[in-house]
Amino acid sequence: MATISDVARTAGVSPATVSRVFNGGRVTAERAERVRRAAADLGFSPNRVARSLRMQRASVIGLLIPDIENPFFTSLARGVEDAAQRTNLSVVLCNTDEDVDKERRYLDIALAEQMAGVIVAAASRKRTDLSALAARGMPVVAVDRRPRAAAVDAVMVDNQHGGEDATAHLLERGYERIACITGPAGASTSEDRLAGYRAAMHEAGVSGEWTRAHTRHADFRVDGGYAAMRELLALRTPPDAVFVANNLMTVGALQALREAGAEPPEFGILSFGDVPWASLVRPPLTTVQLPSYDLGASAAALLQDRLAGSDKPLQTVVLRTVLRARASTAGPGGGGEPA
Amino acid sequence: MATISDVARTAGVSPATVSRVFNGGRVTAERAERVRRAAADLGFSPNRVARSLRMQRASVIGLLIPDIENPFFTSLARGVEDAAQRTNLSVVLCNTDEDVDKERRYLDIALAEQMAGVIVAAASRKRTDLSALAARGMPVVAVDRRPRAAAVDAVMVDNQHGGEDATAHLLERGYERIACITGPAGASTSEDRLAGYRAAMHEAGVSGEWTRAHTRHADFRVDGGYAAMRELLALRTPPDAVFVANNLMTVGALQALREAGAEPPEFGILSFGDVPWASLVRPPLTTVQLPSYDLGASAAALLQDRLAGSDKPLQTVVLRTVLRARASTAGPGGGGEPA
DNA sequence: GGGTATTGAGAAATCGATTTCACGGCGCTC
DNA sequence: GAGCGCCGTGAAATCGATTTCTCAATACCC
Repeated sequence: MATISDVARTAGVSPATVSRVFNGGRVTAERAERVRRAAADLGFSPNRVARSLRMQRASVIGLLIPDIENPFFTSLARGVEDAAQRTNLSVVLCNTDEDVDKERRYLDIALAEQMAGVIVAAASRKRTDLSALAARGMPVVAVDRRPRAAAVDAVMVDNQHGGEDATAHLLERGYERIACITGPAGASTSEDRLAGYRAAMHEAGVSGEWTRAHTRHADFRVDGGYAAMRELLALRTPPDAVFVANNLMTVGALQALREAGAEPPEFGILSFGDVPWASLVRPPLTTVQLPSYDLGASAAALLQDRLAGSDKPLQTVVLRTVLRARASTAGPGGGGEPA
Repeated sequence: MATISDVARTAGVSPATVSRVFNGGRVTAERAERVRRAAADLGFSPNRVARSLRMQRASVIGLLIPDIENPFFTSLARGVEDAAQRTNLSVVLCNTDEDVDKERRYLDIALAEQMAGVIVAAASRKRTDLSALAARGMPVVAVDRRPRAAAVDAVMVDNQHGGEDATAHLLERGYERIACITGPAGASTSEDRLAGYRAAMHEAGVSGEWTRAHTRHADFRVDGGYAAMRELLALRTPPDAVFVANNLMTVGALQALREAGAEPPEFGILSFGDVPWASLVRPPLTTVQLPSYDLGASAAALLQDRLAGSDKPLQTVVLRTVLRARASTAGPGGGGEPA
C-alpha cells in the first residue's frame, strides 16, 4: 500500500504538502493537481491507524446495545449505521447483553481504541457509568434509555405518551380490567410506559389500588412475560386485557394466554413495540410502533454534530410513537376483523 | 491515560523493558515485578492504536453479513463475538445488505483499517471478490456461503443433507406432491438445499420433470416467498406440501397459504432455518435447525488460528443441521399434535 | 585465567500520518 | 527603498507502542 511519502516522492513535494492537499491546507493549484494525480496513480488512501494515532481520535464510533437479537435494536443499529456511513464513520457494534460488567468492558475498549464517540442504550439506569468517557472528552449520546445523572445528549421515545395512548385505546375498545406487564423497576423505559398506563387508568376512574395490584415487573425477555402473564391470570380478579411494555414479553404473554385458553380479542393484548412477524400471530397484534430506525439515525446525527465540534447546550430529542390498531384489541365482544 | 513511558519512568526502567514485561520478553523477576506494580498503580493499558500502527495489524476483525435483521445472522454474529472476546479481539459488524457494492466498500475499509482478519458471509458467490485481501495477506474465513474460487478457510452448513432430510421427512409423513421454494440461482445455499430436495424426490421415484416444474427461485426475503407460494398454488397440479429454503421466505409462504385458505398440516410446510417466534405460528412449524451460533464460533476459531500464524492447509468445516419435527408437517390426514 | 556464549537492558529506529516551526519570497505601505 | 506581514513550503517533531541493535556483565569451557 502506498504511503504518503511515496505520493510525495512521486509528485516531487514533501509529505507535509500531500497532507495539506487532502486536509484543506493552503497549496498552490498546480502542486495540488500534481499531488492528486500521483495519489490516484498510486492508489493512495491514508492509513487510518496512523492518522488515528496522530489525531488522538479514530474514525470509528461504538454502538452499545443490550440485546442484538431484539429486532428493535437491530433496526436501531441500522439507523445508526446508515447515518454514520454518510460521513465515513465506521460503527462497531457491541452487544452488552443487559450486563453492566460486559458493558463496562466495552466502554473501556472504546477508550483504549480511542473511538471518536459512543452511542449507548444503557444496560442499567443506575449502574451504567459514563463519567470516564465524559472525563476524557469523548462525545456520548444516550439512546432509548437515559442513564441517570449523566450529562449527555439523548434520543428518547415518548414512552409515557405511548403507554397512555395504548391504554386509552384498550379502554375505548371496551376492555375494563386492564393489566400491565412492564420491564425492570428502575429502567426509564419501564417506568415511563407504566406511568402512561397509570395516567390513562386514572383518567378513566380506575383506582390506583387496582392498577397497582394488576401491574407486574418482568425482565423484557420472553420468559419474563410468560411468568408475569400466568401470575396475572391466577389473580382473584383476573384482567380482561393486558398492556405489555415490550415486544419479547408479549411473545411470552401470548404463550401463557394460549395455554390458559384465553384468546384475543376476547382477551385484549397490546404490545409496546412491534413484534416481528406480527402478521403471523392470529389474530394480528395491535402494537405501539417505535421509531427504532429513526432513533438510531437521530443519535448518529447528534453524535456527528458533536464530533464536528458543536458546543450547543445538551439536547434531548424525543420521538413519538404511533399506535397501530389491529385485531388483537378488537374488543371483548369478539367480532373484529384484522386490519 | 498513562503511556508506556510513564510506566517506565515510574518503575525506573526503559520503555523497552515495560514492553517486554507485557509481551513475553526476558526480564528479571525483580524488575518485572516493579513494572507490573507501576503499571497497576498508573492504570496503564497499552494504546491499541499505537500498537496497531507498529505491528501493522489491528486487534479488530471484520464480520460482513448480508442481513442484520435476519435472526440467523444475528445469532451467527453472537457466535463470532463470544469467541472473539476470549482473545481480546473486537468485532466490527458490517451489514452488506446483499449488495455487492456495499460489500466491496466494507472490504476496502477492512484493508484501510488494517483489520486483523475478516469473516464473510458473501453477498454473491460469483461477484464477491476477496482477492485483494488475499493479496495483502489478510486472513479470511468464509461462512455460510462460499465465494466461488476463493482460496479461503470456510465454515459451511451441510445444506444438501439438510434439504434431503427435510424432504424425506415430508415424504414419510405422507405428502405426495412436494414443492420447493429455494433462494437465488447461483447462491451456494440455494443450490445445495435444492439439490438435497431433488435427491430425496428422486429417491422416492418422483420424476425430475415434476420436481423442476414445482421448484421456484426467490430472493430469501419475505416477499419473495409470498410470490413464489402464490405461483405454486396457481399451478394446474398444485402441491400438497412445500419445502422452503429459508426462514424469511417461509413467513411469506405462510401468508400466501393463509390467504388461499390452505392450512397446515393438511398442507405441509417445512422451513429451512428456524423461524423466530416459531411457537407463535399455529400450528408450530417443522424446521431444519441451523447451527448459526456455532457457525460463527467456528469461523472465529478458524480465523484466530490463522492469526496465530497457523499455516495448515486450507480447511472447510461442515456443520450438520438437525430436523425439528413439529405439527406443521403432521401429515395430510390432519390430526398431529404440536410437539 | 583467557576467550567465547549467553543474557538482560537501554538507546534508538520504526510504523505513517499530522502539525508546528522556520524560512525564503513576494507584495504592500509609508 | 526599508520594513512589515502574509503565503507557501519543507524539515522535523510528534503520537505510543514494538523491535532491532548494541553493549556490558556474567557464565562456561578448556
